Amino acid sequence: MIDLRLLREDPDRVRASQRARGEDVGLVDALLSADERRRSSSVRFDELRSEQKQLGKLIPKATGDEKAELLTKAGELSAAVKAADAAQDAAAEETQRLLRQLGNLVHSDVPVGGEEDFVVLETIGAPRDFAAEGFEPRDHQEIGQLLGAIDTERGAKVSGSRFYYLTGVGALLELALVNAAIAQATAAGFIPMLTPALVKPRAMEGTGFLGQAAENVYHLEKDDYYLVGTSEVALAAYHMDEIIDAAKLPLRYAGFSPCFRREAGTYGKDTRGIFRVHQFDKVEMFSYVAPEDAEAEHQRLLDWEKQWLTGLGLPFQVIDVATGDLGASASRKFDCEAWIPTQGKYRELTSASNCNEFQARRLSVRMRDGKHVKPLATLNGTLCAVPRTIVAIFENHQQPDGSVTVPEVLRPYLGGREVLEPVTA
RNA sequence: GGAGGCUUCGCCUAGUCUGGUCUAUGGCGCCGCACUGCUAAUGCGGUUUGGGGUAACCCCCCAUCCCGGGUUCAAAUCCCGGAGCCUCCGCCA
Repeated sequence: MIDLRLLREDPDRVRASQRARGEDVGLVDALLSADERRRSSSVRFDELRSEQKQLGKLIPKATGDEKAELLTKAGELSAAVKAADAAQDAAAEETQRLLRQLGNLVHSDVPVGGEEDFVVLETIGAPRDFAAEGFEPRDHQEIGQLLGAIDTERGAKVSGSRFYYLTGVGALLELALVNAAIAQATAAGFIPMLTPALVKPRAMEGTGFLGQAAENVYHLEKDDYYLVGTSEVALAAYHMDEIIDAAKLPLRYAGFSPCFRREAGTYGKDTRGIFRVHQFDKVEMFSYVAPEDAEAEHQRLLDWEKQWLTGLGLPFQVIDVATGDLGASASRKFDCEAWIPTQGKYRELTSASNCNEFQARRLSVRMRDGKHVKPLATLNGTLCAVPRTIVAIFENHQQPDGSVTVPEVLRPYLGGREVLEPVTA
């Protein structure tokens, strides 16, 4: 959530941010009035409670009529205190409820608009010219079948649409990707983490996924658990309710976990292959930094993503995601989109978000900076979302015979294999 | 799944039986000051977090003894519910 103080001092800035996101501006006014009610009811409670405490000191010393009188008075006061307490609680709860509905403040450089209004910041590498090479590229689904790497048919039989099996070299390729990604992250100073895939409501809510994104989250009703859509959730909540010494920052984690997404409202979209699936594995980078270091860290996360994609030999572009497509937590988001030859366009492979103090406030993660305790900033960035990376590798590194050249960085993790060959059916 | 124990201001800990003087004890750690011509040692002071008052510091008020209810004029303390941790038993990869 955002800083209440900032809301009080500069409500127009918050309104502008809401407008840019295409969200309800009325929320800001409701919030201001709830906050005022919270403040005044809290002042009243404090006064009454103070009076009650004074009285409580006199009672044990008093005797006889004097005591009876004091007890009567205390009884009346007690009722008033209870009422004031209830009013205070109600106002505080209302303020919290409204505050949690508010998205993060949008960074001023973010392009305003919807999904299509992103700005391309950079293009790295160039798409292969398959025509010049004299063959028509196969899509990843077809290559996956030729290599015996992907089985979507049986995935659907067993679990339904958007499920798949990675088989043979497909399975090995995932393990290679994960190992290579973890190795890169570890070399960069990230602490490797295997994280829970089921989390409690507070973790999911605090990370900001139960707002507009809620329809894409799986929920286990019987136990009130949520399935994470990314290990970001578990990594953000890892330090929930803690105060971290400034000297320990930046704190960087590389999480690996399965990710579950309902993909509601995407019927008919990316239905072929494994580009958009309900379950996949992902290596995610997550940073806790001082707020003033957040923008620099955002750039660093992006650089590590670029290093990763470059190492895999994939042509890609970096975009500055527009306001309407940010998600509640991010103030700014950079996506790396890899070129997918058979689609003739760039598609999202990684995403780096600067949430500054938004998640930290909701999860109560703070830093101790000298005498002061304040919220810190959290950032997250994909290193390797496995299925999409496999899609990009298959399509970009395919040969006329359906074989796939293994990027050099992955070879050590694939027993030195340089090419994935079609299996004879 | 069954039985028992535990949870106090960074860590450890006193206090809970017998409600008010708990504005929570002591140790460790940490910070500051003093002192010995260095380090060490010693002494003194400080050290939970959140909200509010203040332009701000000092300071003051309120809340906070795992969480939520209840009893009471008054709850760390009594009662009920919940969570987490530990031990033992059962089951199990």
